[in-house]
Amino acid sequence: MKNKIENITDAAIKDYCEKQKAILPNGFSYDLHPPKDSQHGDLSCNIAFKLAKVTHEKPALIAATTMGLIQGKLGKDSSIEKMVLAGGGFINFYLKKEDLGAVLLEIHKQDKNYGKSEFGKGKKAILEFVSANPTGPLTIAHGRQAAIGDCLARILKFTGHTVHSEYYLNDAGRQMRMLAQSVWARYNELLGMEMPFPEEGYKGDYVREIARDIIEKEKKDSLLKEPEEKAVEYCGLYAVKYLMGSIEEDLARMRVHFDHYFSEKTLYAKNEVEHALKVLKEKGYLYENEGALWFRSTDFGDDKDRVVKKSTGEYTYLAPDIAYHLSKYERGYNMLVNFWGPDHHGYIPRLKAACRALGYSPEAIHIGIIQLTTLFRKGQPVRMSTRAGEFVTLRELYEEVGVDATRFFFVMRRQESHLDFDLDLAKEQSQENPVFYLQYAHARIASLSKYAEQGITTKVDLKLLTTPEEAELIGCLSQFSDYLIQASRSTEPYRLADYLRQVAACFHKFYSHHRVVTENKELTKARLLLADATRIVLRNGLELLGISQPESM
RNA sequence: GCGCCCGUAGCUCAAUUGGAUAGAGCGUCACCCUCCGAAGGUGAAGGUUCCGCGUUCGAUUCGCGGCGGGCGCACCA
Repeated sequence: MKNKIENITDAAIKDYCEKQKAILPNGFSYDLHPPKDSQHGDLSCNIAFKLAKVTHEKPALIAATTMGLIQGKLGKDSSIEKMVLAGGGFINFYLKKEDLGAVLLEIHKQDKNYGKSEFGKGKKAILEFVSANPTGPLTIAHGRQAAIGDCLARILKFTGHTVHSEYYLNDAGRQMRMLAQSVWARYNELLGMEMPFPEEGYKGDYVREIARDIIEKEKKDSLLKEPEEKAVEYCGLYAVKYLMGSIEEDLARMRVHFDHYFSEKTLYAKNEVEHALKVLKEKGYLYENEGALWFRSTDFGDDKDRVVKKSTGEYTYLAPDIAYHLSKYERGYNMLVNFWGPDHHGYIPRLKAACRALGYSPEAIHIGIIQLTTLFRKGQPVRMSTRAGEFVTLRELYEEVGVDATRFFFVMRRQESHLDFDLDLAKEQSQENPVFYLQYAHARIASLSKYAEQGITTKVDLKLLTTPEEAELIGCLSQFSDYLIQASRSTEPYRLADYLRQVAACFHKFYSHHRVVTENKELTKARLLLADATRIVLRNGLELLGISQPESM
């Protein structure tokens, strides 16, 4: 329905410009969507304001002219009931009821595919998120990144992108050595050997557990007989395997999917770091100064140039990162999405610079910072200390409040704003808990269908759905795809979460005002179709958020 | 000192990326099941959108200058 009207308004703009001998600037666009206030019709259009910038005519005058042009293009059986000029230049379309309701037939027909679009056609997206160093269990901060990244991956697929999600595994470098030495020290300690614990070592209980695991399941005390270098290396490999096992288990239980775990080590093994620097050098972005090798990131808006190879001959962290992003480029991905924690935000300009130097256009690079989460219990912030009985890990969180609530709470706010996570609320099975509010709506409809004791049919008289509550709900359902496109374009899944609350609210409102199953058989059929369409949108939306859709609760 | 993010109802957050009278939930107060799930719904109250200037038909949104809060500023990872 919207598309049809869009075609007509597009054509009207063309005619108008021809008349005025005006040329539209590149990137000209306008809005055509349901207005906030339903008093203003079913679809509202602001072309007059936009064209005013081009031709410098008064918006109201342009609106009058284009309305005339649109009128001329409408067929006899047009779905537009009337057009109204309002607010000094808005053109508001009022559609015929039965055409407005036609979206219900569409929803029923497309079912699991309803909401899909071609928006991302031609885009090959690679998402990088979580990417926690395997030096400890996943934290709540990682959990939020995981939930947001995974939801976005699902949404991008649904809106027509090719999507590949990747976990960048930092399994090389100093932190890994530190982990290995920490485990080695605990191993010795457990066997009663004297050994000082490394100064910056990892002190968490899990390190001792890993050491104990080695003793009990693998090596007993045999590592003591090997050269220390070998023994430490063994501890490191064992620790990574152990911790990655735990991390992968968390992600699986959180329903977070990764297509690939990309190992930093392989970059060195395949000489890809050298290769990446060579590529940059050939493009003329590298130079030497004071014995170090520098990347001229200031060419791409960074504050200062960055060292990629220290005067000692070692690489900085940036070097393998450049190699990793070159690999993304060479694998043909034309849309980059990286989610990082707030401690990395200073790193954005230099990585963006690197990506642009490698050939990415600025619009193709999306680097998002996911802000931290504070847990609240009984209104008080939960301190993230390691003391017993208090939260530290992601696992403790989802085991307490459940995966559905965890995922929903993590994505429901704009990701760059700090999140307050109310544990008591997340567990509450009531209206106040937003995830239950959504699931309740879904369950309510499922229960309703059972009660009605009749199947859903599309042979209904859509003209019967005339009340404001019905119109509002229909309008809401018709915007599913629009919101998904917005979420994709902005790489912000919270928009979907917000939209679904609107859907649920519209449905509850409709439901409490009107009986669905009545003596009037035709009306019952029409309302059942409306309810079922709502169920489909809720189901598809919850699925995209990775949240279950219960038939009963 | 420089850079980035944030500042909207008492609290937690929206506002279709510059659109019409800034909206929800919680909390407060007053209501609605003889009836499909009350795990819902209706109404009231609550605002100088941190302040100022600017850009224009129009600014919560964009620009500049302040104020307040958070974070980052390595030949660390």
